[in-house]
Amino acid sequence: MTSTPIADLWPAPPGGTDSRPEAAYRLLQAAVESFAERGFHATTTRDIATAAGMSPAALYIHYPSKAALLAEISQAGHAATLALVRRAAAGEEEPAERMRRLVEEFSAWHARGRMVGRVVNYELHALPEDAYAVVAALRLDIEREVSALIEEGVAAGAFTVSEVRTAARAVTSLGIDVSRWYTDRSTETPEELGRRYGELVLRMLGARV
Amino acid sequence: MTSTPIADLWPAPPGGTDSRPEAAYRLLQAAVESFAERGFHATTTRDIATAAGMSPAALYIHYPSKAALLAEISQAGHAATLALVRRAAAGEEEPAERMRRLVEEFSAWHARGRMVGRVVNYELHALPEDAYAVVAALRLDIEREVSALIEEGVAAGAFTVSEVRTAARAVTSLGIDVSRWYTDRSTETPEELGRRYGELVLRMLGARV
DNA sequence: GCGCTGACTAAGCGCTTGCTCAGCATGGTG
DNA sequence: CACCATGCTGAGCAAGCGCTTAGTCAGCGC
Repeated sequence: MTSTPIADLWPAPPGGTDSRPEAAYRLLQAAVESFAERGFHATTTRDIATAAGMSPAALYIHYPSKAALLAEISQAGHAATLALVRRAAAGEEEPAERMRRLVEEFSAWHARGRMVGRVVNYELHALPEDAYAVVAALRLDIEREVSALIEEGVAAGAFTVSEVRTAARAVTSLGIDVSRWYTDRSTETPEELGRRYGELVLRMLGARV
Repeated sequence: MTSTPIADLWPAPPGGTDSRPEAAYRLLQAAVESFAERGFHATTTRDIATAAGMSPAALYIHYPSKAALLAEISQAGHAATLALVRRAAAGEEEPAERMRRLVEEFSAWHARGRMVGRVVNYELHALPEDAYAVVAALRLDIEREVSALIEEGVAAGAFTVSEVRTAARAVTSLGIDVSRWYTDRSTETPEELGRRYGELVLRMLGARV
């Protein structure tokens, strides 16, 4: 149940003697896996601390609360996803080619990082209000980025869609839902899945084949 | 936050003097809404009982446990969804037409019954093991039904897909995820959404336009 | 040696949880 | 009337929760 974890979201802990960030990193990792598998409310601080190899009290030296752990995971995860989407949408190629890459990477990310993906997409309701506000803004940005790319493609005559918002919903929806159903036992690699989903989405948007 | 609730999943309570099933129905309704909004583990038996207009102890006259409430909701919800899918897939029309209706109704159902949909799709991990086994079988049946219809369409030359399993995943995925994002404030009606998603899916499957 | 710091633990506090139980009002039946 | 089943409540129990507190101990500058 590992998946590729938060290694690409947080800087790797330094190999040096400094043990502070390494312990905090272990807690984050343990929290991601517990929250993803059992959900925030079914996870106890004892679960997280034990999985990180320390006593329950040690958690509070690195994070002020269980909710703060969730907030950090959710914000970093959303920020990474938005960055991925922006990178793909801002390329130099034709809109269709950029959309293909966007869907490929978005889907593969949700397969590879399904643990983070589950926390990011399905534990929103457990966020403290202020953290939720930050995250909601990031989600809006992601959707806007996808909508803008579709609109650009429609204007260029590369896509044919009747409702841009609905189409954008469908595109992000497909990717997000990957984190729900993808498992270790899936025979498709994240990259294969990305390529196939890229094809499906281009057809969905009425792109020339 | 009501959505169309479980009225189509359980027989309506008799209007007569008999209050037993009516009270159990109120509990189910309250449980669906609490589980959907806060999640199973964040919902207390006091929440459910209070929302149903009774004391916490009264819950246990109608259901043996909190988990039994979840199990009933999940099993009935899955059974209703499978029935919907079977009805659409078993028609007399061409595969493409049946697929259009399947997606239309599947998507509209997940928008209209998003509360039940959320419990059904996102609270699986909280199910007791035996109830989970039942539900997992129903989910497999749903996916098989969709796969079979795609295969039929491919054989008839109506669809063009490279990987049937991946395409089937995408079709069900789109519908399931509706229950995550659809809200009271959505401007699309469930029926509009269904029609648009039906179009998108047909294009995705390479059906003749 | 000394004093200090920072990561950590054992113990446990106050509170909430799922669930139980004795008892009460109601109403149909002899 | 007595009898009892039914649907429910008020009070509360044992267990588990997030988080705190007091204290231990290795490492380090002096």
